[in-house]
Amino acid sequence: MSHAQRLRQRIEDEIVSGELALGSRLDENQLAARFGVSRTPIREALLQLAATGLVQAKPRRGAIVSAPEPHLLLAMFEAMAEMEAACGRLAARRLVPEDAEALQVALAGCKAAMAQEDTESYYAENYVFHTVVYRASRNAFLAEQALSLHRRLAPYRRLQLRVRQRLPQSLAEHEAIVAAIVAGDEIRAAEALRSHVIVQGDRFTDLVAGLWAPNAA
Amino acid sequence: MSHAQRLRQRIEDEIVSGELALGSRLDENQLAARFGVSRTPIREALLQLAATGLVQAKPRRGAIVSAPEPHLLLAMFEAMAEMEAACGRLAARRLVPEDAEALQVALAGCKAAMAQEDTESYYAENYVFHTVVYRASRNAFLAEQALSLHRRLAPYRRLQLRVRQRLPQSLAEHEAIVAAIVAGDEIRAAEALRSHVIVQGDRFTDLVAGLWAPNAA
DNA sequence: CTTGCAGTGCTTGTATGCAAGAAAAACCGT
DNA sequence: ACGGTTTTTCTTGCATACAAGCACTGCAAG
Repeated sequence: MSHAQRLRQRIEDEIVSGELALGSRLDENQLAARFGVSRTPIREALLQLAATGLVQAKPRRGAIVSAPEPHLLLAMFEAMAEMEAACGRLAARRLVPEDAEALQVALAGCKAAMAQEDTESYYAENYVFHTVVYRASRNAFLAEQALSLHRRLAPYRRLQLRVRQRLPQSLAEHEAIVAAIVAGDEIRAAEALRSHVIVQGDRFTDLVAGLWAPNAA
Repeated sequence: MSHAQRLRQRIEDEIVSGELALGSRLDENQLAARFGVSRTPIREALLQLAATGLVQAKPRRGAIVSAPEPHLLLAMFEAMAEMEAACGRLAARRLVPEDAEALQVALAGCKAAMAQEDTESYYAENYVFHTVVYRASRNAFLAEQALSLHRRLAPYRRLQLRVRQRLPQSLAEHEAIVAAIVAGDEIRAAEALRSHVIVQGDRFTDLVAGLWAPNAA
């Protein structure tokens, strides 16, 4: 694989994981020095990330890690909810034993993480769970799109899970989702995923409250 | 705007409009000579298009216009159907007079184009109609994603509309969609859009049959 | 006649150099 | 002292140069 592709993944990971703060500047020279390459592959990596929306490239003014306005962020969560609902609908219709098994395993993983009250671990297991749902849709394109958006929203999701009481509720919702999919109930599966992902009520306040910290950085 | 951005739009337009055939090679030197620039901005444009999926960049082997396998293409249409359904659902819930007006105008445009039996014109009006639906969702992110995918599927849509009898049916479906949205019936709006976009039954055969021509090029 | 292999040429990927534009700093006038 | 203007500097964007891989041709051997 080329340097540019490696760098793209690396920088994307650093953004998703929160190592690179939202809104922070991505200086080409600085990154080039840091990774020991010239500016060319750095530019190529940044342009690709800009095309996917993870970074924002202002002409002649460099690139920053995307920090969407709250209203756009809500729109992204709403779109995510719709995409996950679609995955759930299709999964409920098409479920094969293999995917049913994977869902149960992923659910067990979440349960174990919650039992230990380990937020970081739950965060990872949550990622696995949703990935399994995407794949269960048996629509490779939709699954990839959903995964891409999930990763893009990861920094904010991390903030959300910090809120106390969110873990048990999240797990209960996961259980309802699996139950609906396994039962083959398309409508219930879609609705369960939609309401699981959508940001409303208290969670809206939690999300907006959490936005202050990264903006300060 | 920079050269790279201009070139990105230009090449994207040529792909969407079908000037650049599916699967055709995108030679950097050739494009550089054609547009009178160096390879650098060409590469940057191609990399951005690769990140959005419109072109496929094989390492050390250059870039080609994406020509997805049939099964992936069907997945893309299915995902498109789900996204449009989501737009319709939200539009039905949130419809404001401004958007209702725009829907009626777009519908009238389609009707006029069909009256003249002008496929090219209908194609353009169809694009406008769907764009209006996206916007009516009042979700800027979802609307942009939907538009992006719509453009990416444009070459295939063009093939589909060539099929006789498709135009009247498409228009009738548009009318049903508008009726459902204006009535505020979320479920009916979603279902009308889903079935309008999804490729199944005869249209599946039509689509696959149409794929032979571009592959030969 | 087919098949394996080496050499050559062409394409991509990276580095470096240069010019243009924007932010920042310094300077001048009021 | 303050506002506006100029200059300076730093960054981006493009061009060119160079290196590295892959493909294709031609040849020879089975």
